[in-house]
Amino acid sequence: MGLKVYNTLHGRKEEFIPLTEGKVKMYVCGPTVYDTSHIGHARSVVVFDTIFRWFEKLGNEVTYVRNFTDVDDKIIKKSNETGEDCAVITEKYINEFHVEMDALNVRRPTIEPRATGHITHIIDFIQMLIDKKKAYAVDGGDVYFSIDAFSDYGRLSGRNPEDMRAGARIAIDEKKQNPLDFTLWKPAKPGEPFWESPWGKGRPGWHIECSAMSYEYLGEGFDVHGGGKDLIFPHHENEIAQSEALFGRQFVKYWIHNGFVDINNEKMSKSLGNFTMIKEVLAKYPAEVIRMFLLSNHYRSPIDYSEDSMKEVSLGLDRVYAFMERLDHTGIKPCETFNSELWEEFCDAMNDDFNSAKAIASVFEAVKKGNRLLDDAKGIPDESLSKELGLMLHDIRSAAGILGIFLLSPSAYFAAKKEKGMADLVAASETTTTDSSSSLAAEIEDLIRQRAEARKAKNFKRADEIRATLQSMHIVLEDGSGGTTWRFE
RNA sequence: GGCGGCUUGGCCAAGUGGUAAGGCGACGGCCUGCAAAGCCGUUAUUCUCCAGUUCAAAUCUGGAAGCCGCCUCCA
Repeated sequence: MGLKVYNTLHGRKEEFIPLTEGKVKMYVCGPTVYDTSHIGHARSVVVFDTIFRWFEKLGNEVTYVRNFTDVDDKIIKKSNETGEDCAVITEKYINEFHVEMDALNVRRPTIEPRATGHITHIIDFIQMLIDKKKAYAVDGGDVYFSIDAFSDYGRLSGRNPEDMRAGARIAIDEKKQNPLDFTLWKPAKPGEPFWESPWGKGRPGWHIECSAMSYEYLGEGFDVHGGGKDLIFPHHENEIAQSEALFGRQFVKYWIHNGFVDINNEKMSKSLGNFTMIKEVLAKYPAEVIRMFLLSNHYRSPIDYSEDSMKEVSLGLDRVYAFMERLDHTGIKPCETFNSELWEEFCDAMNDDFNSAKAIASVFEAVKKGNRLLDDAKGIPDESLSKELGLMLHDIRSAAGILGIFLLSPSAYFAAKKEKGMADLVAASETTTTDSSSSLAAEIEDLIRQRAEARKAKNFKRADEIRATLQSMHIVLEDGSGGTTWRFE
């Protein structure tokens, strides 16, 4: 089965056929770098990162462009407030963005162009639009795109320019020929950053950078353009207008838009004060849990961030790693002879409009099946079972490469969890004696030793007391054939 | 006002015509000194409601109710 993609342009799933076989060109709108990124940015980036990986896995050579908007009114506002130069501000938030995305195991796009690095291209683009009578400059140095010169305006967002003109929310601007005309170039006020242009000192409008930069790196038309749902109108609608008005051909074949992240079932908003930043979330949960959470719903559906949902994802992650650890202890090695049922299901899910939620479910199904097989074999698999489990492990690893989760060795995963639990425990103990992690670990090990002795002496009362003591420290004991192990719950 | 979306078990959530994935939780069982983990079974004769199309609908059509998003910067 081939890949199917939901195309916002037509409102339905379509078979994915790139313009050039074996090559996929995609452009995704990146952040405006005037502030710290929030969990919603993370979703968009993680979703498209996964899509990028899947295109590659299907054998395509992918050119992935994700821009930084580094010239914008909000940046200027921030600069005026802080006294910092715009370039200092944008550099700071670009670095921050990279650090956070690296933590979320997001691969860098092929190219990450910045608007300020492409002013010449932008000016050329605008000039071509003016030459084609698709845009006009007015006194004062503004340049506008003329909606009336592009008959298809409104197609992507399903809007009718007539209706919108009637809407009360469009500000009337006397300089515009049509109130819906949008800015391509705006003149600089004193103190604002500017570039020289045929229309005087000024800076580009928001939409034009994406048309100009995508043209620069991907050409007049390309395969995929993505971004958050909120960008459909006006941003992407305007990009289409600019690019198609100029080149007279289809700009983008497939438009892909991701849904929002809600916080406790509410939209993130300034008035609610619930903007949840990536760095806050990273401080609270392992990056892998966050990434898995972001992929646990279909990318077009809203997803709700809450303590409960994060906890649930975390437990699910434990389950997968516990299985891999079990395979490890049984001496199973990944083996790669042919693909298993898991891999087929995983591919079907990903091919169905990048259904990562379903893809993750296929991993859980394999885990259950694998556990059952191991139980049936009393933990001692014969050769054919070892092979089957090895295959399963191999396919979980393959899925991990796409999803960007389940990539750690189980021992590293559980070691990190222990370390975190230990740190929390030390931080929580308000005793005057400064408990360090190492002395705490020794204490735990000692209690476990005492319990082992008690059990040997059939003193189960004492053994259970020790278990209860550790339980109160959120430590769970597991008595296995090879002795007692412990973990944080 | 215009445009779009959503409503699936206690909770989260897949599922666009063929008879309800998966996770978390709960309960019962196996295992265990007792647990934990794992496994097995039970937890939706039914998918907000009403009507229609069809041999067949959670899935298509029409209507109702509730919720949400975009139309202004926003992932």
